[in-house]
Amino acid sequence: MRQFLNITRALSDEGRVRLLLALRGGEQCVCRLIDLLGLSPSTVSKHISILEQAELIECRKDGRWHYYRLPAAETAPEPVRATLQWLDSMVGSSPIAKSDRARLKALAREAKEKISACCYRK
Amino acid sequence: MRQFLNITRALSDEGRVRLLLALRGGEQCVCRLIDLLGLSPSTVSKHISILEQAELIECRKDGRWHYYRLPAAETAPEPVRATLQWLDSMVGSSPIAKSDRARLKALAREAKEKISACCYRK
DNA sequence: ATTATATTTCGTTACATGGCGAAGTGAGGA
DNA sequence: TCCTCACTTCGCCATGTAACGAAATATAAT
Repeated sequence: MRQFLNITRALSDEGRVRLLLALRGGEQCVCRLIDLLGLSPSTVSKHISILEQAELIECRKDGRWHYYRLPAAETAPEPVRATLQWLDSMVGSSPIAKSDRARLKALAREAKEKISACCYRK
Repeated sequence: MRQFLNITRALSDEGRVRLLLALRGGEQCVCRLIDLLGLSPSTVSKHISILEQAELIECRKDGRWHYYRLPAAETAPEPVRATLQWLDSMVGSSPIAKSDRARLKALAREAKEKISACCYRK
């Protein structure tokens, strides 16, 4: 029950739901997620830590960059799998999910063009 | 998204989750649910209204008794169905779900014996 | 009619949560 | 070494939420 409530509380904020949906397309570094939500770094970091606490996302660190991703479907604990599946069925094709997906692509393009972009990787 | 957040917020309180689980066994009147959670009537009523707002439960009124139940699986909107299924898979067999089920049975027995019980129906 | 019972609504209090900016941490780069 | 950059943690404020008791509502019983 405790773990379940961790999950439902994690899912009860629009920003956090958008983060999860955004990560369906693959891992993203924090600065990209900050741009996506348009919130302050500290706020986004907090959201991320709540999702991590609920085991809905995992971190991979590479130098100063922290990449977050959904747990791999094969290795994720069953409750997490079920949750992400449910989430997708509920809001996976919602307008905001679609526009965020488009926005992420635009941000990735930008990053490739501008060397100065925060998330540019040589 | 709005509706989804109504649902996740409704599910982010242990008492409300216990109410939903309790109703799997069939409709219950409010006073029974009050006994089950051990909270004040006003508090339980608030919880119920939040679940109702999220369309996770329905009401049937009979005299002064208000009976609440899960929406029938056949007629419930698909998101609600999916949610209740997910809920059941996540915490349907948790210790508290089991003990609450037992407690409900005990309360029903009590009500049949004691004429004075709140939920006794002649 | 009056009283009793079941439930909801209202008002209040205490605590949780989301937001931000400032300061802290840790890994590169100059 | 010192600085910068990506990110996190901390401290604060505003708002939201859960709890209660008291008052309101509605229906039955007397």
